Parts: sequence; C-alpha cells; structure tokens
Amino acid sequence: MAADNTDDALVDGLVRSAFQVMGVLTRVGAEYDLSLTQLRVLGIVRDRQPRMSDLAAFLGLDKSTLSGLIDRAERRGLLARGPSPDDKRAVVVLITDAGHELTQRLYAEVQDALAPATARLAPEQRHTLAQLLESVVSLPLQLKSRPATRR
Amino acid sequence: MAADNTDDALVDGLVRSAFQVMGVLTRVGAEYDLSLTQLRVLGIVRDRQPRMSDLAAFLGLDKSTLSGLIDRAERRGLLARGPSPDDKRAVVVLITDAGHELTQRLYAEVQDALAPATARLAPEQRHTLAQLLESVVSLPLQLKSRPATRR
DNA sequence: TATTGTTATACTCTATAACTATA
DNA sequence: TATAGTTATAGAGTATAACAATA
Repeated sequence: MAADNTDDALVDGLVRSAFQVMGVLTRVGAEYDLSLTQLRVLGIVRDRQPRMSDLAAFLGLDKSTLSGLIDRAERRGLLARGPSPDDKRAVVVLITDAGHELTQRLYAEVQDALAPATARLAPEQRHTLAQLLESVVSLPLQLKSRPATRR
Repeated sequence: MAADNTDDALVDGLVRSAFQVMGVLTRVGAEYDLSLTQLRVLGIVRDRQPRMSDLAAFLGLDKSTLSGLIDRAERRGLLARGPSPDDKRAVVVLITDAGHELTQRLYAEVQDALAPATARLAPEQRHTLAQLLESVVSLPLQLKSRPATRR
C-alpha cells in the first residue's frame, strides 16, 4: 500500500515503457492493417494450436470476442480453424503459411523499431535489463494447448 | 538488422512486460468503466491543460477520435473543455475535481496491482530496473501545453 | 447440467471525409 | 490558404445474452 520513491519511479517506468512499446506495436501492426490484438494472437499462435476458449482466457477476452477476431484473421488467410482431436465441441486455432511469414516479418520490424530505444544502453545493461524484465514478467498465464501433465 | 540473443531476450521482455502492464491497466480501468485510452488521457491531463490537437498528436490519434474521447469523459464529469487564451479556434482539455480524485485512486490501484510483479525483485534490483527503463523510454514526444520558450 | 463456440446486439475506439470558424 | 475542432459515417474490438451441439 505504502510506496516509496523507487517504487513510484519503477511503476512509472514500467507504465511508460509499456505505452512506448505498445505504440511501436500499434504502428508496425497498422502497416499491415493488424490491430494490437491481432498481432498478439499471431505471436501466440505462431508455435501453438490453442483452443478458442484457452486463447480467450489467455488474452483475457470473452469467447465471443475471439470468434470475431479469428473470423477476420481467417478471412484474410492468416489463421484457420480446425477440429480438436479430443473434444468435438472444441475448435483449435492454426496459423497458415501466409500467417507465419507475415508474423516473422512483423516481429523483425518490431525489433528494428525498438532498436533506437534499446541502443541507448550498453550491451551489459541490455543484458541486465532483459534479466530483470524476465523476473518481473509473470508466467502464471499458461496456455495448455497440450495438457502437459494431467494431475 | 542483425540481432543477437540478448537483443531477442530484451525485445521479448519489453514486449511481454508491456502486455502485462497493459493487462493491469485494462483491468483496473475496467473496474471504473474506463478504457486504456481514457486512463491514459486522465494521466496526462492530470497536470497539464493541453489543446485538443496537441493531445491527439501526443497520443498518436486523429483529432476526430479525440473529440469522441473527450465527449465521453466530459459526459461523465471527469474532464471539461475550455477556451484557449491565445487562439480562438483552440480548445483546451481540463480535468475536473471528480476526475482528479478518480485518477489518484486509479493510479494507486495500478501500483498495488503491479506490486506482486515488482516484489519479485530485491530493492536494489528495483532501483536498477527503474533506472534502465528510464534510459530506454524516449522523451521525444513532448506536450507543449505551455510553449516553454518560443524560438 | 455444464462447457464450447457462434450469433445478435450495443457501445467504445478508431480513421476518413466534409464542414465551420479562426489564423 | 492553412489550422483547430466537430460531425457523419464506417469498420474493428469488446462484452452480454441467447442459442446449438457436445460432454
């Protein structure tokens, strides 16, 4: 509840860097007519085949929202829907070849767009920052595209 | 163009932490029926009286988008419009008392919501992270709510 | 009965284009 | 002529509610 100056500065830095990164992602996405959410979906589905409901939960969106999102990406040939092997109600989301190519291009551009910002740091500072962010980023949200171990 | 593993990890950390922070902001905002953008506007207008066009430029939005945004916030009594002293075409955005109170509550909640994540770091690590983020966050976008020095 | 996904509906966010008033 | 802001319009993103199919 109580917060000292360091915490203020940290929260401020996290929030401001977040807005900056989102600005970059928004701009890069816009070049390809992709929203932030579409971009994120592509990044997630890039190496997973989640079910609609899992993806919705991971993104914090309603399933109905996801239906529309996937509809539009599917209409553009970036994603596809497929049947789930173990549940006839379920639908899994798949990335197409075109979607995969686009995603790779997209993420390379994000890296380039972020370079001017990260270049302000010395190599060992970049390393430190990467490590600290890794610690801060929570991993509680996990996509169980393949139930790893049933307990 | 070429990017090594550290850069990959850094960009990944920046992007993931950005999505995490945005998730927190979205959730906190949603408690008060405020979008991310509304939240951001409140944070900016908190200690500034920008003109509509300056605010739009800062946020990277079209002026027409801002008209709607301010309309809705004004309808809720959080913001108000006022005349610009030096330009009869211009409109300045003002925060109301209610808006100010809400903003303070909001930002305290964001701090609390982010605490579990930042608490994973030791105090001196928090300090380091705050400093590194400060270096990374660019300040090229400046709101000239009061033209500091005309040149 | 509960869960998965879709559809209908409504509101916010967003941009483009056309317009008014002022510079 | 150019800039500041609003309005009309349209598409995307979002949630709620109601529904069909499957568990």
